[in-house]
Parts: sequence; C-alpha cells; structure tokens
Amino acid sequence: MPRPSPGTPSPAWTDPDCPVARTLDLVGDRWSLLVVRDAMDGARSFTEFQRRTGIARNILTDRLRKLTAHGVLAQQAASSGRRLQYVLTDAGRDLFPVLLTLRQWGERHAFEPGEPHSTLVDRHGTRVPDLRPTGADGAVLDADTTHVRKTGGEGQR
Amino acid sequence: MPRPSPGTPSPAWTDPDCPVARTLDLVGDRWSLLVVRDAMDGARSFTEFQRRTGIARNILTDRLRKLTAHGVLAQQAASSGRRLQYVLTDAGRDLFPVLLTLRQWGERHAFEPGEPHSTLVDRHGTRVPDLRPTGADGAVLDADTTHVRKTGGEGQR
DNA sequence: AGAATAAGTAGCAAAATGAAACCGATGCGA
DNA sequence: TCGCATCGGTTTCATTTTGCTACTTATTCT
Repeated sequence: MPRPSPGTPSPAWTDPDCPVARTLDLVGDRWSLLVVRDAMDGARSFTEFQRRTGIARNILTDRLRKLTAHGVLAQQAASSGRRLQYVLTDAGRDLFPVLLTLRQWGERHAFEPGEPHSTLVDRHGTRVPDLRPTGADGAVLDADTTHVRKTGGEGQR
Repeated sequence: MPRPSPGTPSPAWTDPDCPVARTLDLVGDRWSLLVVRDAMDGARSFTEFQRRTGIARNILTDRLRKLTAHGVLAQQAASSGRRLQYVLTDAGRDLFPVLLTLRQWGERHAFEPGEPHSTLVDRHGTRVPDLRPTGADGAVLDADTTHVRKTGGEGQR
C-alpha cells in the first residue's frame, strides 16, 4: 500500500505553506465535512451517508473516495459478512475540534435568537461548553492577539 | 437595508437544524475561510485579498459580497480619504476558533513529518497550543464521548 | 428462486469557477 | 493640470464541478 498520510492533491496545494489552506484543500468543499460529521454520528454505509446528507450519489462516491485517499476515512469489511463500510481513521476522528468549532459558531451566528437547533452533548447529556483558544499562559487568544509566523525555507529561527 | 444578521441563503439551508451545516452554507466554500484568514492577518482591500489568496477577481467580488451579506465582513470607509475597506465584524472575528482548529489539524495531518509550515504565535512569539475540547467536568471530549441531540420542533425536553 | 436493497455508474444539463480583457473612478507625480 | 498608474470591480467566455435521473451489478432477504 502507498502512504495514505497527507496525499497530495492533483495539481498542487492552493497555498503550500499554510496549514489552513492545506486543510481546506483536503476537506474544505461543500460536502466533505458533513460526511465526516455523519461518520462521527454513526454513519458507515454509502446509503446511510447519502440519506443523511442528501448529497448526489455520484458526488458522494467521489467524496468518499477522496476522503479515503486523504486518510480521513478507511474502508473496512464489516464483521459478519456485510458489505464494506467507511470508518473514520485517527486523522478523521481528529477533525472533531474542527466540527465542534463550526458547530459552535453556527449556534452563535447562524440562528435567530430563539430558533431551535440540534446540540452536541456529552455522555451525561450535558451540553458541550464553548471551545476557547487560550495561550500557554491561560490568556484567551483571538485574531488580535496572535499572528502568523511565516516559515523561512530553513528551520525556524 | 434588510437584516444583515444570519442572512438566509437563496433556496434554503442544506440542513436547517444542524449548526455545522448552516456554518458551511455560509462560509464553507473553497475561498471564504481563506479570505477570513487573511482579514485576520491584516488584509483590508480588494487588491490585498486578491494578492494573498490568488483567487480570481470575479469570484473574490462575489465572496466579499456574500461574506458582507452574511455579517462576517463589513465595508468601512477608511480614515484618511482612502477607498473603502473590508473589516471583520464580531461574527467574523468569532471565526477565529474555526480557523485555529483547521490550522492545527493541517499541521498534524497535512504535512510530512519534517516539512516546514507557517505557525500561529501569540504576542510573545510563543506557539499557540493545541485546542482541546473538554466537557464541563474537564474531561477531554471527542466523537466517541459525545453525540448530537436533535431538536424536536418544540422546546427541548 | 425471485424480489428488494446496496453501492455505484453513465449521461447530460445547470451552476460555479477561472482567466483575461475591459472600464470608470481615484490618486499622484511632474 | 495633464497623464499615467492603481484600485475595485465587471464582462465575456471556456472549463470544471454539481446535481438529477436513469441504469447496472452484486448482495441480501424471504
């Protein structure tokens, strides 16, 4: 088997040095993250993904293939003779914080004040608290208190 | 002017109850989050966004307009007679955690082991630590320890 | 065995994207 | 103040990507 690790996109990366851009190159289309969302919520089969997302079948085929090629999903023969299933890899499960922040932003900004929406809860049924970026010293971080340090070709100085 | 608040997409939402899906409807295309990334990094003008992202000019026009319509960016006449600029709104700045988790996932999974990439640092130049979802009790949360609670049409029971 | 279901494919129309040229309104130096 | 460069787009047109609606093949069920 080749290396499933990063898996370079066809022409090249949109912006090779930026991790945000690379992530978006891999999962930043209209559907991939919804597929991952549903995988986290228990979906395994083609039909189940199709039913939950409502995505067109040919596009779903393509996305499942790309996510697999990029190491986010893996195909696995199910226990009892069933057809094969798509399961999240470690990298796929690691998208949890991304889905969580997308969810929380949506809850704050994409619904009218009293409008109902699904929520994420833990084992005890308690609502998952807002994720807040903090620095090593515990201070809350935002766009104004951080900045991107570009990489010189050589090691970080 | 209508209400800038959420700003319903044309036909309707992909999945009206899901905050993840709504967020992706608003900013989940190939470019919007890169525009927001650059806005957080100081870009203000059309040309500056164009130069940094490399996006086609007509598409950039469209994205800036949509982000503005959705309340992520706002147009502002600059101080000294300059042309008008695009600045992040509160909702836009609140996308910081989303960009951060995308960045951190990319750092972990979209680069070869020793490959260099830009990093996010705080005021002191210290690398921003990984964002970890935790429950109210402080336990680390992931896809296996949480689940989505769907909203019945009526109030939560 | 026969029917229903799963998992795709194929073909085609519609929508989104990208590249390049074009354009009017500043801004700016001589 | 004239002339040129720049900014912030718009237009046009070709290429890609989506989304539908069949159609197909392999399982699974009864």
